[in-house]
Amino acid sequence: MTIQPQPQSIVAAQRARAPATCAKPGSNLPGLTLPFARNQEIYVADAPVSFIYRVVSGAVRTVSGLRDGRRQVAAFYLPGEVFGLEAGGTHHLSAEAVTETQLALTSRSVLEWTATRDHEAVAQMWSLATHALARTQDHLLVLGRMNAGERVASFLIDIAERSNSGDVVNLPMGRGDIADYLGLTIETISRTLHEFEERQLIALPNCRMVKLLDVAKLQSMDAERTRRGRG
Amino acid sequence: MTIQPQPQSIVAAQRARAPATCAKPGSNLPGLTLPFARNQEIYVADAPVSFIYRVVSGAVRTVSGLRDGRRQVAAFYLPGEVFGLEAGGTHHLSAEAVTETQLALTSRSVLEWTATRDHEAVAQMWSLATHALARTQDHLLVLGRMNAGERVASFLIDIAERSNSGDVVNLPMGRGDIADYLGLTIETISRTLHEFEERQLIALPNCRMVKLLDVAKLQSMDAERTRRGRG
DNA sequence: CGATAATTTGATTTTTCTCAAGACGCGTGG
DNA sequence: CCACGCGTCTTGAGAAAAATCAAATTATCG
Repeated sequence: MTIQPQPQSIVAAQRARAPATCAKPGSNLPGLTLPFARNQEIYVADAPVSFIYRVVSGAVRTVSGLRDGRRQVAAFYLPGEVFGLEAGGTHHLSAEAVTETQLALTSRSVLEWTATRDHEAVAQMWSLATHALARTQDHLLVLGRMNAGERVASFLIDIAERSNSGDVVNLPMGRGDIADYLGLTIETISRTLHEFEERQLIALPNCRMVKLLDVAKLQSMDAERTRRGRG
Repeated sequence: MTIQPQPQSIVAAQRARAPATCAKPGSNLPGLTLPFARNQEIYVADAPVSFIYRVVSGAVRTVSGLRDGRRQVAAFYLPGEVFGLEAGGTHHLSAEAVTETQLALTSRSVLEWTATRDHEAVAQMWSLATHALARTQDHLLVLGRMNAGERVASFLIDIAERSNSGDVVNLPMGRGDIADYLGLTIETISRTLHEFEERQLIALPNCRMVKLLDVAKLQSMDAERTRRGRG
């Protein structure tokens, strides 16, 4: 849907600077960090999996799309969160930096070596993978069965919880990314936020900052989830 | 969305009949199979993970939902496919038999015991988990960005490929399940199938049987995927 | 063979998208 | 410091897609 400027790939350079040996075995969160510019590609779909990544600062989106330009953002990753694990031998999605971003890299080979001897590390990786799946499954319910208001409410609550900055959320991503994450258009995102503002559910000091005024009401739109198949 | 009759839970009975010891270690596809009736619950969300399951015959759906009755089918599982692995300690979704179904069970404890000594088994489980994630991510694109025709086309092609019965697909699930899988209503499913029939893309001998007449055209609606973030 | 559930079909309404302007913000350079 | 330009966001009006409501038809099962 949203077309953005083409970022130059520096994956090759990244690899050159981050050989497998520089991540310390036994430490699953190595010290090496790399900077990425806004909209810069971190990896492309179908590329072999070479690293897993932890967001140090900034934000990352994983993306798939159709050839006609329609885009789907599968997930956002905020500081402290790990991504890139959600693949077999090759990446299934692309990953891009949403803003200026610092990423901590761990090479896959080190990780695999660790996994052969450290059951704790295996359990951690398994946990990461299953959480990623659970999150994606929740996202299905949002995209398949929620209306615009419910989608935006669930998004705001999710981001607020994960950025643990209280009720004030600083959105790293623009309206286009939110739209492509929620399966809506930028206009609908804008209108829905404006409607929430009028209903005193949120305040919008500026377009990248949201203050949640009535979390309970926002949650009641979203969180009426049930795990049962039939209500 | 679709409300169906409440099935009685026989999870307790199932457990009693399938103690951890009856699955053979070293064999990841044990001989024990259990029958499930149409719409019968296999496991509930938030229940501890006790088994993984392979579909011997029939079909299974995994489901989440909202309290007001809206339902989202996350996935269907056809004969030969494995499910129930996509969880940490507890299930995130419910699983239900779509039709009369035979399931082969492997107890989780046996699986974990195997995993501590058999790296091949670990790799297999990892592969299952990452494929489940990749499938779910593809589903996001369907629900977030495709129109009704594209959704139905992608569904038909997917089921046809997985049931490898040539161009003739026998749908184990009703319109309601398809609707809840594709984020549409039963009426839209029905109308879209009828439109496909008129356009000679499919034949509908009866409502549970679809013959794909123009797979290429169906695929061109669906498969124009690109893994790149921007077209 | 009849009752009940599932599917199809039609008419109408609602939601969201699309298209089109306009406003705002932000960085750059004069 | 302010004007300019560009990208992003907002706002509005109309169009399109799918949902909803309602009824008829067909399948399924005892």
